[in-house]
Amino acid sequence: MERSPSQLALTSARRPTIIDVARRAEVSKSVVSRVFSERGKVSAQTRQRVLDAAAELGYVVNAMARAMVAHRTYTLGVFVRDVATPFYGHLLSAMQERADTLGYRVVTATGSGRFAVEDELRALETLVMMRVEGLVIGSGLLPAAQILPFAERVPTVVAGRPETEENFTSVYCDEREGGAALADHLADLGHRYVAVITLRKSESLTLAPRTAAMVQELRRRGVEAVRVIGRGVDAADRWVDQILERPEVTAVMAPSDRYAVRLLEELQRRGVDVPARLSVTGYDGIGELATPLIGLTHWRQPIDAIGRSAVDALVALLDSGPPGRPKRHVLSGTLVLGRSTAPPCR
Amino acid sequence: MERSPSQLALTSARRPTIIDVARRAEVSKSVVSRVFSERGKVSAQTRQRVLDAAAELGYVVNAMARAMVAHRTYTLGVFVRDVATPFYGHLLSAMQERADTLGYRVVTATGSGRFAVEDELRALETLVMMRVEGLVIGSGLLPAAQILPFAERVPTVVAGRPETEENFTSVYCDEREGGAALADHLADLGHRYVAVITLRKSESLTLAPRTAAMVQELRRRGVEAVRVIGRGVDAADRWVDQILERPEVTAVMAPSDRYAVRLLEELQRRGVDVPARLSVTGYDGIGELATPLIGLTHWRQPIDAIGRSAVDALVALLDSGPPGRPKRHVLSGTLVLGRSTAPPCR
DNA sequence: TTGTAGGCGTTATCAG
DNA sequence: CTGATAACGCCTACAA
Repeated sequence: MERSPSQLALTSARRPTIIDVARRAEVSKSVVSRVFSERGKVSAQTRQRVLDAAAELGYVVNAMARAMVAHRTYTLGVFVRDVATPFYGHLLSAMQERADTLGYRVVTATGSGRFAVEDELRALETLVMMRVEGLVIGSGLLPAAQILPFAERVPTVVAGRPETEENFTSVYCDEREGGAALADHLADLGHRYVAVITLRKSESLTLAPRTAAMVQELRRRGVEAVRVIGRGVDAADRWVDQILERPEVTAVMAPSDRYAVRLLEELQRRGVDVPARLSVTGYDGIGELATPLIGLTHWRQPIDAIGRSAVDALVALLDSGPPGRPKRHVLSGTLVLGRSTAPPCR
Repeated sequence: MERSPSQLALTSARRPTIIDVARRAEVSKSVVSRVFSERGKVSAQTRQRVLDAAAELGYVVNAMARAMVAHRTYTLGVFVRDVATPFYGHLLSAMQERADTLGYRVVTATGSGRFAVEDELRALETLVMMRVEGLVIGSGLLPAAQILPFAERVPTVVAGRPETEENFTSVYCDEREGGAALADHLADLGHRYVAVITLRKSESLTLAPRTAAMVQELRRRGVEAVRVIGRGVDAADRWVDQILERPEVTAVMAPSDRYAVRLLEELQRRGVDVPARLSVTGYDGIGELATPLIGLTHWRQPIDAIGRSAVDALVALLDSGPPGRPKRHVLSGTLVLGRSTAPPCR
């Protein structure tokens, strides 16, 4: 059959197969297979002939064909909400590295930018189509109910968010510990009125419980917690409006470093002195925002450990088989003190 | 043949195939194939029966098997040096999105953390094994000579670095334009002695020409350029030592925002006032460091455009076939003025 | 040690 | 519109 030029292009002028190599090395295709899959015995001589022939032809094993018969892909599927976010970027990086040392490949899928659960589901579907052996889900958006159908089919680990659902394995940093630690820090400094930028659970499955923990601990310490509605990271001016309405407030807790920095920008713009007039806390401690240049007091999540543990947990799941019951791996973070918090002025 | 329990686990209790669905829907496997590949005609009735059967079984198309016969994977391979870096994170994000709208999947590979060309090559090899249809290479480390063998086999685009090699298609932001713009800015402000934190080409294929351009433009403008050896992003104290040795220096140009921020940290630590005593410029404008909170004067790279164009160029290459000759797509950036630069004090 | 044959899950081709 | 059947590239008994 004649191929159209475009088809030719697509297949890169017919990539050489095991058979081409076999012909050139004057052996059977089994021998070539044995050489590249590194099992079975092959004499050093033949082996070299095969290797030479393969090199001349530019032969590269076809992972797809191999996977088909081996019933294994040695591939882990990682879904993250947004690679450009430092949190997910680092998470992915840590997983890549860990998977690599365990002999697994990682393929990534993301939810195509827009804020749509539907897109995220399609991305997961793609991962399953590619026959990844396991799934790591890192998304503060996807509800547990949506994840369940996938978890039933392929071993799944949820990473980086406080998973309340008992049905799947998860790895995350305790949000209450972090929220409470920061709240305690402010209480210890003597703040009595603290604003907390709050998010709804529908907006973020990580940020909501985190801020809830802050509020709870503040109240436990007898500090008045003033809720400020978050509504996305770009509404800083509205937060500040609300905060400045209550002059008794001497500190603000942001749900993440990103939020905190937006807040700091706006406060700077309006000439509000930090920390003299207002103390500010962040959360995450990942990536460039953790620079001492900004000096933000925050809770640092052990992102590398989360990534590593997630992969380890997934591989354990793979090895243990279906019955391996869901387990929650809860990691600890660290309080990092910066220059953005101080005792209240008055 | 009996399967061992562990094998069973790995294959998730035998994922259903097209044949299982066919049996359940009481049709031939061809019909099922037609339904899921959406080609050929199938009566609405049968179609529904197939869909139902598939849903009950939890059937998902096997992309591998499909790719084998179709000779297409609709998959683009993207190699980035480090996903955790904002530059590459955003680049990847932009590519993912663009590829998605063009109907391509993206699989990512990275160089496993360590500083080793060998690792990067292995990652590229993996991509080829997976039969990606095209390659995008984003790495300031991998020399052109190493890339060539891959580019000969599969359509390749080099993204995000100034490619001097004529042999492959590339997309990048003109480093000379940016370096010159920043140098001009300082010259215009009246600086006569400017330190430039310089890197070797072996350290980074992007940063080296960038700093070279800065030096060149400074000299063209009659400004004395004082070279400071970079040696990695963590040697800030040594840069500052060198800079302060020359009190006539009133401005410092860093090869990237990251370097600039490290520099600012160290200057802050030593109590050197910016910009009163020393002006500082960065480069990139990507991610969180671009915050007005820091207010760094820098050159902003159009990272989204780079990602988008890289994918577009690659897909064009795919469609045009082998003869499509290498083309260089050079994009423009923007000068962003911050508070880190000012006229020299004296 | 090497070769032969069959099958993995899907699509494409060609009859019915 | 539907059903056989032959690939696709590789691995794996089994036979030589």
